Amino acid sequence: MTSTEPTLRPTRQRLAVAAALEQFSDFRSAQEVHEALRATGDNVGLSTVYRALTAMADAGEIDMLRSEVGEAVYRRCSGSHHHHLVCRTCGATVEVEGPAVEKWTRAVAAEHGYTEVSHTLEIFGTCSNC
Amino acid sequence: MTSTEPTLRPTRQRLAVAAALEQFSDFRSAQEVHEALRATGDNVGLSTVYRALTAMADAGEIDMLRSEVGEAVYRRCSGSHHHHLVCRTCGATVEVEGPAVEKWTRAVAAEHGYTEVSHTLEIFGTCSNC
DNA sequence: GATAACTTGACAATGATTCTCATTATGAAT
DNA sequence: ATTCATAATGAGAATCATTGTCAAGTTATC
Repeated sequence: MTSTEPTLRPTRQRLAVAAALEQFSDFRSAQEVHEALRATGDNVGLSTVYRALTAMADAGEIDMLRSEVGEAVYRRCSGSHHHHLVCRTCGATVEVEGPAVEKWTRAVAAEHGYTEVSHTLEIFGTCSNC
Repeated sequence: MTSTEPTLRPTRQRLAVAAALEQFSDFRSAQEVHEALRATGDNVGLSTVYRALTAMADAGEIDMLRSEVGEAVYRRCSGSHHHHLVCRTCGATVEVEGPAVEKWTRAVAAEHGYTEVSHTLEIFGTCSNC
């Protein structure tokens, strides 16, 4: 089957959302991105920000994770698969890779007969500045 | 400082919530637990179910994690620290332990100067029955 | 059994996220 | 360039999980 997904168009709004994320180094919620855009005069509807972010996350262009309170937060992505070490206080984020962990999750899943495996792994802590 | 938390009382409602969780082997949301209680005639207010679940989770008596869509789901707990391998389709859950992972997260955090470390790690997949 | 503190529950209030749908913009093909 | 089919937008309504409110009910203690 060829892709059933509609083609994404690089509209002013989507470019603005992408540009906004470039300015941040830590995770931001859709609401925060929307607010940041309004502040710079780039008016983009809230619904559109939500749509742009989820689309970009689905396409693997940005990272998405859930904060400890369950809100979806996004961040520009470095490309390869990795996890995050996030400061609980100031939000400072460090990208970390763990080949061993990847291997382990795959092994554990296989051992129990699970397929199509995905996983979430986030580390929260207090950074040295806080 | 001694505990500032008020003492928890084993009320009918809290016992009912605990008993309900005992009957399930997989993760359930507060709404689902509430519905299950209503079905058996145990009438417990929705707010109370929420309060009981969060209190039990805070006390470490049950596990809480966020489903892929961000809802809080709970499950009776086996005691020691562990993670979960959850079937995306039927919810079947396997508890898994990974000393290596625990060690790794601690090491990574320390390496970057992060303290008071906690982490979330959940594995999602499709079990052999689905 | 009087009392102070903890609980409960019905319902309102939040707040993030999604949906609706009329209008507009985009890309490809004339 | 003009047309056309389709994707995208935005304002606001609609969802839905979760939390807050507060008066009335319980519980442990003295």
